[in-house]
Amino acid sequence: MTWDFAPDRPIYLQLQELMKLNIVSGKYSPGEKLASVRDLSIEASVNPNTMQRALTELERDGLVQAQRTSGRYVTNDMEAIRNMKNELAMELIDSFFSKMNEIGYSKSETIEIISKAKEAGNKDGNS
Amino acid sequence: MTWDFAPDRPIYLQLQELMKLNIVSGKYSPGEKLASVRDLSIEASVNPNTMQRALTELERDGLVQAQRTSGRYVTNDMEAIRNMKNELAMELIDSFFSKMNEIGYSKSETIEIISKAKEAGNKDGNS
Amino acid sequence: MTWDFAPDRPIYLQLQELMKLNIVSGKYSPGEKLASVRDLSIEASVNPNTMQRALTELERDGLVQAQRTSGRYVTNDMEAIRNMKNELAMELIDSFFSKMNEIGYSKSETIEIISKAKEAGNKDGNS
Amino acid sequence: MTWDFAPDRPIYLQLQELMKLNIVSGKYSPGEKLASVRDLSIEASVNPNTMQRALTELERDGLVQAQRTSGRYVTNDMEAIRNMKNELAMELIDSFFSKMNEIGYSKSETIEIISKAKEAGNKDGNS
DNA sequence: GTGGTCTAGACCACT
DNA sequence: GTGGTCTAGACCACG
Repeated sequence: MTWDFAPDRPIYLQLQELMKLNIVSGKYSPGEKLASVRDLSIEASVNPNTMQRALTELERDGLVQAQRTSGRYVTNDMEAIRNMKNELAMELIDSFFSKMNEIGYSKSETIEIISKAKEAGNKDGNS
Repeated sequence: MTWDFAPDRPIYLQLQELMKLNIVSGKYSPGEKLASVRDLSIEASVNPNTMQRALTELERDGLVQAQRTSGRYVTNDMEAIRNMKNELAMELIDSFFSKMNEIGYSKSETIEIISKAKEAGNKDGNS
Repeated sequence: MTWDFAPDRPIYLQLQELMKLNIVSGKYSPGEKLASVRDLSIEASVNPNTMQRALTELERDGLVQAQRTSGRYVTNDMEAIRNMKNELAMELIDSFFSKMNEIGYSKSETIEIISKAKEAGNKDGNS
Repeated sequence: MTWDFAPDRPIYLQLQELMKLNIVSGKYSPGEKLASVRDLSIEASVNPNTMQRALTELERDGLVQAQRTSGRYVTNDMEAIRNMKNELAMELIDSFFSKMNEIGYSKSETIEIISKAKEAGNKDGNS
């Protein structure tokens, strides 16, 4: 997870996405306190406003909660995190099936291929 | 399969990719005669040179063969097509596992989820 | 009915308003003896002068009466209380119609809607 | 509908609210083209960014749609407008019942009073 | 110190 | 010209 941004997509979206991944994958634990907007923005080398926008969007998603004066925290709502994780997974899966379909594999064929992937490269790291 | 191009990647690469998909997915049949570079370039609204380059690359991949005077044909080498299809599939699969890993699903978990996807939306189009 | 004040309006006005509500809604009974200015001010965490001013205004409204030496009492004049209650209600009602009008409901439409509200959430607390 | 703002609430929220009222009340017609961000911001004497934020929120509410280069338009989705209108009305109604309850009128009593308001002040303007 | 808001001014892509 | 994004820097309320 490097700290650089594609030039063709809004930075705040990429920030949002990265932090979303960190939360759903468990790198940020539920209830964990986040660094301040200012510190995070320095770390990512972006303007504080940009970082704030990303965090505001995450709040809207229910993954982060702001405590007026004491900082921001990853939500404690495990359910919300699970839901977001499922949602992200569904998007990846749909996209995957769609692309496989484009090169000529039906959904059932794709499932069959994947099922046989067990043996190969056992990089099975849990995040 | 629309006919427009992303502005941030070389068009010839995108053309090459699209035709590669058409071949491996069977939309272009083995041995089928392709339209002339000129006609193809018109159809895609690109410069003939750009189309030419895409086709040259496809020749290097062995998916297309030029018959000196009579035009270009999709290869008859079913094996080459199968290989290319497999190669593309492997790239998609690797990428898919990698992204799923980013949101916290191990390879085996991903396989399990996919296996259960059988029931949902049976858009099982055989290309 | 919480015991904290908006920082942007005079506290004595807010005190007055709160006590007015308590009287017209019946939480303070007609003829009931009020605590001393001193005690009331402590309870509300305000300066005694502020509380004094609120009570003075209530006297002018006729809702509270001072008995020279024995303290202040909620008025016995049921009529005065009823009038004040009606006046407050009329203000609320006018304001309500006005706001409904702003979002596009005429007075008669508003009445119609309200009339249908009977069924929903029967939080029908009698003061 | 004057063009000044309360100093105690974010301007962008007040802008959003005002435009929301204009849309649901029909002052802005469905499909109508809005002035540009810049012009609107000048009209309201606020920074363009502030106006843009308000409009962005309205887009999220589905009341406004941005056409990349040609400007912003009030949504054509009458259903969305109706829903927002209902939502706003429900908030007003709940708040109204709640305040009436504070001064001692139960829900049914309030409904009764309102129903009798027909005769008085016939300001029945449809916005 | 924290987050929240606002302004000012810039650059970009699109057409 | 339009909307979208980003930066820079300021002020405020809260505690």
